[in-house]
Amino acid sequence: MNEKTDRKQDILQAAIACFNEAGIEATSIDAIRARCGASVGSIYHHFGNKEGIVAHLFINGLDQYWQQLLAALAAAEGAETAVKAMVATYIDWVVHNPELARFIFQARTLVNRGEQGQRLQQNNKANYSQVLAYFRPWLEKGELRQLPLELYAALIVGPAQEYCRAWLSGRAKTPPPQLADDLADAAWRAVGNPR
Amino acid sequence: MNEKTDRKQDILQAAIACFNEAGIEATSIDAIRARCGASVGSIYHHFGNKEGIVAHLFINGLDQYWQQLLAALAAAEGAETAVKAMVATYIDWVVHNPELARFIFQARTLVNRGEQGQRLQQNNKANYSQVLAYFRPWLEKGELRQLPLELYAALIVGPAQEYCRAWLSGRAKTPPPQLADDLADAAWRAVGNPR
Amino acid sequence: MNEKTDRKQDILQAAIACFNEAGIEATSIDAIRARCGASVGSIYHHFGNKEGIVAHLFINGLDQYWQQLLAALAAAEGAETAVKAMVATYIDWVVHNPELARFIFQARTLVNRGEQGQRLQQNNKANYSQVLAYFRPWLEKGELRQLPLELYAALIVGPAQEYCRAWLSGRAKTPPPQLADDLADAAWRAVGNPR
Amino acid sequence: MNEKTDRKQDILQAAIACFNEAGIEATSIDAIRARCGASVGSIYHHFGNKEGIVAHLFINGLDQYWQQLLAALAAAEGAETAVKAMVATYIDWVVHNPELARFIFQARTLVNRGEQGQRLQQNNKANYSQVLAYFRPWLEKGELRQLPLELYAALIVGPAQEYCRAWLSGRAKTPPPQLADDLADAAWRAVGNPR
DNA sequence: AATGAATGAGCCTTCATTCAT
DNA sequence: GATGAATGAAGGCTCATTCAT
Repeated sequence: MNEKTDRKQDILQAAIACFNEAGIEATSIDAIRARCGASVGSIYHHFGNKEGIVAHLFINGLDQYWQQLLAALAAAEGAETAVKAMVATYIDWVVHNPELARFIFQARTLVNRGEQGQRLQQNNKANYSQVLAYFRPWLEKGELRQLPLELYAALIVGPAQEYCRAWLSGRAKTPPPQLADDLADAAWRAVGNPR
Repeated sequence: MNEKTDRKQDILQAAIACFNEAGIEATSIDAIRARCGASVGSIYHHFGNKEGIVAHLFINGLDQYWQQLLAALAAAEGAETAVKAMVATYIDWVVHNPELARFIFQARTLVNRGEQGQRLQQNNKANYSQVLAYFRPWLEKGELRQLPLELYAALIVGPAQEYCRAWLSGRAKTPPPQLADDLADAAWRAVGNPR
Repeated sequence: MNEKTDRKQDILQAAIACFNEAGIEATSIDAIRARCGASVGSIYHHFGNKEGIVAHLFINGLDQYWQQLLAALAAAEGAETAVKAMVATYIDWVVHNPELARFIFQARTLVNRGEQGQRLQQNNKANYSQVLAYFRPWLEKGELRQLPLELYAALIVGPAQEYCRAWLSGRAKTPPPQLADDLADAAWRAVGNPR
Repeated sequence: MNEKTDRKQDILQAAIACFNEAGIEATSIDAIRARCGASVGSIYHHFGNKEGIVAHLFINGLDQYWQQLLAALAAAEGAETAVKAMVATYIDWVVHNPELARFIFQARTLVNRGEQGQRLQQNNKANYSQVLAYFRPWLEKGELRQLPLELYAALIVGPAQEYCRAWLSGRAKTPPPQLADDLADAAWRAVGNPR
C-alpha cells in the first residue's frame, strides 16, 4: 500500500513542479511522465485525464487551507484575535506550501472554466459563508466595523494575498512571516472597531 | 490610414475578447482571425506571433494604467489625497477597461515567463520606484507610517485589487466604484499616520 | 515483433518512394503517411521528425554500402583486383538498391547541412581512410601510380558514379552492369602502374 | 540602364548566395529580398516567381559553360588536345564560378522536375551531341578507343566532376587547378588509343 | 495496476503570390 | 519599374487520449 500511495503522490509532485515551471497548459502529460518515471497509462489510470490532476491538486490543496483556517477561527477568542489569525493562517499556509500556493494562484481561472468549475465555486461560497458566520456575532456586537459584506475578504486577507503573490513570483524578497504582524495589524485596522 | 489603424485595432479587440472567454493559451490564432475577419497572414504581419499580440496588449495596457496613476499622484496635494487617489485610480481604470484588466490579470504569469519577461519586470520596477519617490517626502515628514517598503503596494492597492479580481470573475457583484470610498479609507487607515 | 518491424519498414519504404518522386523537401509527412497507412503520430514516434527519417535512411544506406565495399577489398588479392572490385561493388550496390542510391544522391547536401552533418562527415572520412589503408601497401610497392591522395576516389569511382547518376535519372539507358568491365578497366588504367 | 541591370543582378547574386547557404527550397523569397534590399514586388516583376530565378541562373550558367567548352573544342587540334581541353575547361569554369557551380549541382534535380525540365533536358542532349560530333572523326580514325557512346562523358569529365563536387563542398582541400594535369592525363588514358 | 505504442485532430507558423498605390 | 501589406493554403509537429498486452 505504501508503494501505490507513493506512485500516486509521485505523479502529483511531478505535476505541481511542471505546472509551476512551465504553466499548466504548457505542461504535457509526457512532461509529467518523464519527471516522475511513471507511464502515461498509469497517470490516466489514477486521474482520468489532465484536468483530473489539476482538479485533484486544486481541491485537496484548497480544502487543506480551509480546514486550517476554520480551525484557527474556532480557536480565536475575540474579533481581533480572529482577524489576525486569518492573516497569520494565510501566510502560514503559503509559506509551508509554496509550490501548492503558486499552483493554486494560476489554476483558479482554469479550474473555474473547467468541468467542475460550478461545483468548486459553490464549495468556495459555502466555505466563505462559514467564515462569515464566525464573524457575525462580533459584527453585531460592534467589535467589527460595519462594511459591505463583500469587502471583508479583500480587506482582511487582500494585502497578505497580494504580498504572497509577489513573494512567490520573486518580485518581493522578504519572507512573508517577517511581515505577518504588520499585515495582521493592518487587517485589524481596516475592519476592527477602535472601541 | 484610418483603415490600417482599424485593422490592427480590430485584431487586438478580437484577441482580448477571445483571451478572456477561453483563456490565452486556449485561444487559437484561427479563433482570433475568425472573430475579426483578418487573414492569418495579416495577424502575423502586424504582431509576429501569438506572443506578440499578448505582449502588445499587456505592455500598452499597463503603460496606460501607470500613466494614469502617475498623473493622479502628481495632482495629489497631501499624503492622504495621494493614497486615496491610488485606490481610486486603480478602481477607475479597472472599471473603464474591464476587458483589458481581466486580460492583464491572466497574462502576467505568462508574459513574465515569455521572451520579454525580463524587460517587463524591469519596467515594472522602474514604475514602482517612481511611485515610491512620490511618497518619500511624506514618509519622512511622518505623514505615513513607517513600514517595510515592500509592503506599501500590498497595503494600499491590495484590497482593491483583490476585490476587482473577484468582481471581474463574477464572484462579487457590487460594482467597485460603490466600494471605492471604503477601500480608499481602509488604505489610508493602513498606511496613514493618525497625527 | 514482426509487425512492429514491418510498420517501421513500411514507413521507410514509403518515405524513399516519396522522396524520389517529389524530392525530399517537397515530400510532406502527410504524403508519407498516406502512402504507408501509418498515422502521423506513429511516424513521429519512430523517427522524431522528418529529418530523422532522412537521417535513418541515409546512415543505414551508406553503412550498408561501406560494409560491402570493405568486404570486397578484404577479399581482393592484388591492386588490380582491388581497384576493379571497387568499381564493381559500386555498380552492384547501385543496381541492387536503385531507390536507395537515388535517395542518397539527393540527400547528401541536405544531410550535411542538417543536425548530424558533422558526425556524418566524420564517419565518411573514417571509412575513406580505412579504404586508403588497404591500398597503401600496393602504393608503396609501386603497383599503383603515385598521385595526390585526394584524387584516387575521383579517379577510381568517379566515372562509375557519374554514369550511375545519369542512369538513375533516366539520362542514360544502358544498365550499368553492361558497362562495368569498361569502367573497371578505365579505373585501373587511371591509377594502375603498367609495370 | 546601369541601375536596372544592377538591381536585377543584385537579386541574382543574393539568390545564389542564399541558395548555396540554405538550399534552394529552404530559401524564401523574403530571405533573398532581405539580402539584396529589393522589394518582394520587384523580384516578382523581374523573374515571375521563385522558379523563374532558379531557371534564369541555371540556364544562363550552363549555357556559359557550354559556350566555353565548345570554343575550347573548336580550338583543339587533335584528339588528345581535345580530351584534355574538356577536363581543363571544366575545372577552369568551376574555379572561376564556384558559387554558380555549387548552385548548379544542387539545382539540376529540381530543375529537371520543374516546368521547363523537358526543354532543359533537350537542350542538354543537343549540346552533348554537338560535342560528340567533334569527336566522331577521331573515333573513326582510331585515335580514340571504341567504347559505348554513353560512357565517354563519364570517363572524360567524371573524375574532374567528382573532385570538384568534393572541393566545392569542402570535403577536399587541394584547389582543382593543381590537379588539372593529373585529371587530364587520366582522361586521356581512359579514352585515348595509345597508337 | 502498469505499460507505451498508436491515433489523429488541431495548432502555430511560413511562404509564394497578388495587387493597389 | 518599385513597394510592401494582405492573403490563405499547406506544412511540420504536439499532445491528450485510447487500448491491447
